[in-house]
Amino acid sequence: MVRTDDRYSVRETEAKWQQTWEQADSFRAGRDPAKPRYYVLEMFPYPSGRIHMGHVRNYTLGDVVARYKRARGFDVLHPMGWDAFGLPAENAAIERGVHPAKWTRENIAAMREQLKSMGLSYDWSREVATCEPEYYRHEQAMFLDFLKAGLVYRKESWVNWDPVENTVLANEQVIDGRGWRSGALVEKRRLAQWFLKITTHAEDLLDSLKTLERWPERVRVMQENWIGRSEGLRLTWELDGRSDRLEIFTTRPDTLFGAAFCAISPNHPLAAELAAGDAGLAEFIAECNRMGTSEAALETAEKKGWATGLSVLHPLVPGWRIPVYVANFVLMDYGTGAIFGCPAHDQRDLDFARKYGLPVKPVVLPPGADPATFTVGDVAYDGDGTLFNSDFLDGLGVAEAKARIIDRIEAEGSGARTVNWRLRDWGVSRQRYWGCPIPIIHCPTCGVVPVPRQDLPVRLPEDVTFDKPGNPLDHHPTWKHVACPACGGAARRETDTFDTFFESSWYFARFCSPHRDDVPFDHAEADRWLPVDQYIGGIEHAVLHLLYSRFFTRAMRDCGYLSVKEPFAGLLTQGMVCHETFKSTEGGWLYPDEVVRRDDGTLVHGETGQPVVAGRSEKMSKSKRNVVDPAHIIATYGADTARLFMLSDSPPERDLEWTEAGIDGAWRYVNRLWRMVAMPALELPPSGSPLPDLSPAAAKLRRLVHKTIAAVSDDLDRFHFNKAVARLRELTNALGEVGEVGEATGAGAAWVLREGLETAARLAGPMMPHLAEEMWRDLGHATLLVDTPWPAAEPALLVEDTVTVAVQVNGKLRATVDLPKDAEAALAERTALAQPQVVAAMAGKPPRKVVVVPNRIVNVVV
RNA sequence: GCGGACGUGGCGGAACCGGUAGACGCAGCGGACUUAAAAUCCGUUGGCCUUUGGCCGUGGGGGUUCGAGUCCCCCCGUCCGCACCA
Repeated sequence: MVRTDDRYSVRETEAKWQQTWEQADSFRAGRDPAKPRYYVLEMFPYPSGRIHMGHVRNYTLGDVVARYKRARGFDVLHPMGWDAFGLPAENAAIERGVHPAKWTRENIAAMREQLKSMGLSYDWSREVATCEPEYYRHEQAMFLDFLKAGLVYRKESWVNWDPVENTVLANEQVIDGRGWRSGALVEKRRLAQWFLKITTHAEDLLDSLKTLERWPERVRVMQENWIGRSEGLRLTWELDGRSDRLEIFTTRPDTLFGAAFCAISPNHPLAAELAAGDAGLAEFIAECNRMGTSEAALETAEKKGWATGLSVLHPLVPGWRIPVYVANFVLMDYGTGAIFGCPAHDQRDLDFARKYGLPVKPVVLPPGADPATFTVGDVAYDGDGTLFNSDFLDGLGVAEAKARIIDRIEAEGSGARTVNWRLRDWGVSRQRYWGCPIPIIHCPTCGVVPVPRQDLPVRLPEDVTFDKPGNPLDHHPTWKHVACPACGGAARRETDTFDTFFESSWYFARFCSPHRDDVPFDHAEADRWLPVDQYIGGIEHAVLHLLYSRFFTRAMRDCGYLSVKEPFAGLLTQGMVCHETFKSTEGGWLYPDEVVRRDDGTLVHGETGQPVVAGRSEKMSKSKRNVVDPAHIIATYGADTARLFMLSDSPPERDLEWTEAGIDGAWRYVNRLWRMVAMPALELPPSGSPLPDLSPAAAKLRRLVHKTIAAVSDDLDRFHFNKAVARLRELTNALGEVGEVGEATGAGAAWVLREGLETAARLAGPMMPHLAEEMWRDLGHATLLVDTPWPAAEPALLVEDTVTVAVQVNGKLRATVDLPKDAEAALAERTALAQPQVVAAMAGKPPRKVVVVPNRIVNVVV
């Protein structure tokens, strides 16, 4: 438990320094043109009302980087804002009758206070909230620019439609095919929606991933897969008995002679046409549409098809008819929405063929297989090999066969070599209220008309109600009725709003000049600060937010807003904060503070005494109740303790297990550090006094001080925060021994102790800023630690004159010997062979070989 | 299904290029202080054995090497992503 009479009064101390920094305006960016610039950014939060441990971790990591870089002499931009549009505000409006604007603004105010209590070094003068017209007006203007630049278009696409709520549902709101709130069966509907042409930049978005050297490899791989470049063939087949043709896309044109069927998507126009005269097919299509549309759902679902009765004619073999199916695993959005199937060399096609009794004809022979006997059973062969059963392709390898057949098809005019992308254009229309209005007017005579510049922003009306299902903008009495800017006739506004990824795709640029109201941001300022040197946030944004931001930056560059094309030069993706889960015997989740651990180790409910079952540790979430409120932790232990715990133990990219014991340990260390300065073991000489003669013990301690500076600096440079904490603890452990028997005493001990404590305060500064500032003042400094440069290690103190070298016999450790640094191999060998344990282990045998690695190891082989 | 990551003491994790496995912390155990407790401090803590010594040990099995947590091959397990949450 926490003692209240501790002399280190956290609350007062932390509040005091927060106030001091604020009054000194310590964290304002852009004041010193002589300094190199550094832009560190954490993903801005959705203002849910309270910060959670994930925020604490994210913002602690960012703050350590920001404070460290400041100390290292950078002019640091470290801003914070609010990703303030989004669904939860509308849910609150529906469930509790609070207006989204009021709810959001109150949440922002509450969260700002919570963040401030963490002592984060933000330049608060740059705060932005995306729900305010001062922010979103600029993205309306940019959208119109994108439209002019040909980066925007409108087309129909499928949505999840809840027929009871009259609203479009997000995928996560569809549970087992039903609306999450209404429980109604979700329908697929086509709506005209706005799209941004992210695909025009697909090639560059893919190729430039290589330049993002300070991004985690796995994020780059995820984006690479997402963009999904594949080379193949578009091929048109003649439909038997019809005048039209079927166009398919394939990445395996080499297997064309093994084709067994063609399959089209349930959403293919041909399928719709056929369904009109085929009730069974119509029902099959409806069934497919009820199934989830995610790739994972499609890939794992049972492969099903519907024979249309149509056939296509094989493009290279006259008279070969191939049946056409509608199949549930063919995506309309990928390629042409139609494929040909070669069962022998594709598992999915094989499953399908087996189910419908289609022929399985191998055309690629695995190396070493016998063409006379090779057959395909339950497993398709998708490896390389030699073509056979394939006419003019026989004998070729897969790659040559692909090239050869594409050449032939192109020569015949029935198809062409194509690069296909998995990446689809970004649909930005949302049929929701709490978002940025799309600045478009629909006129019955002029069609789609952009809102004129001088009429921006199109403000989101706040006088709306949520008593009816559907989008409030749609049933607002006046808002959508406007005169057409072109002809003056009666027209109506677009009532869709932007996807909230729109706001987060450029906020990092807005932070460079957040108060310009004529432009989204100052071009020169953006070029000066961008790209963000270090971006920090959750791995869950690995694809969408980060890819959209990369695209948006290119689009902004296309339109002359800035000069860079990559928004984030460095990326750190932090792991989740997890906690043990608890369930009552009835199966309900319990909050951690409802659970009491008895002396015998059993868990019981604090009030009822009922036994409690401990579950596995999982990501903190309200639904599992395994949450710990940061506000409570900060009020009890202080921000520095919470921050220290976030940094200790686990490396940032891994999951962090929140434990009571862990926070206690951090709290003990905070107090220990404080006590070392408040009640020093020796009387300290004044700061800056000349270096006295040092006893050997004092000199050794001083070397540790400087080694710690070097190690912590290196750790912070590489984001090894847990190791930095460990090094700091090692230093303070050693400093704590000063004055004890056998430790640094006598000549110079007090001087080294002062140097050590000042170093500890300075190294702790980025991690535990309030405590460090307090220590700095207690050590007699009138200036602020935040204005003090990072300590420099003296190179001469980093090298030891002796090293401990391990001695192995046949690879097993038998002894260690101390040798002068860089000792001759002969000396090392001689010393090693003289060790009694080594002699014993050699058992009288002569050494066959001696491996000497200078300063590291001697291995004697007998 | 496809793609990716990870696996080291009771626990979180260290170990840079292949060179003393377990830094630092948590928990445990023993002790000091105290009437007692809290707090603090000191010592100890991978396992096993025939204990001044030795053997085993980094998910499992094989390999390369004087030497493997680290490199290679196969296997097992866990987690994450796969297009309207943010």
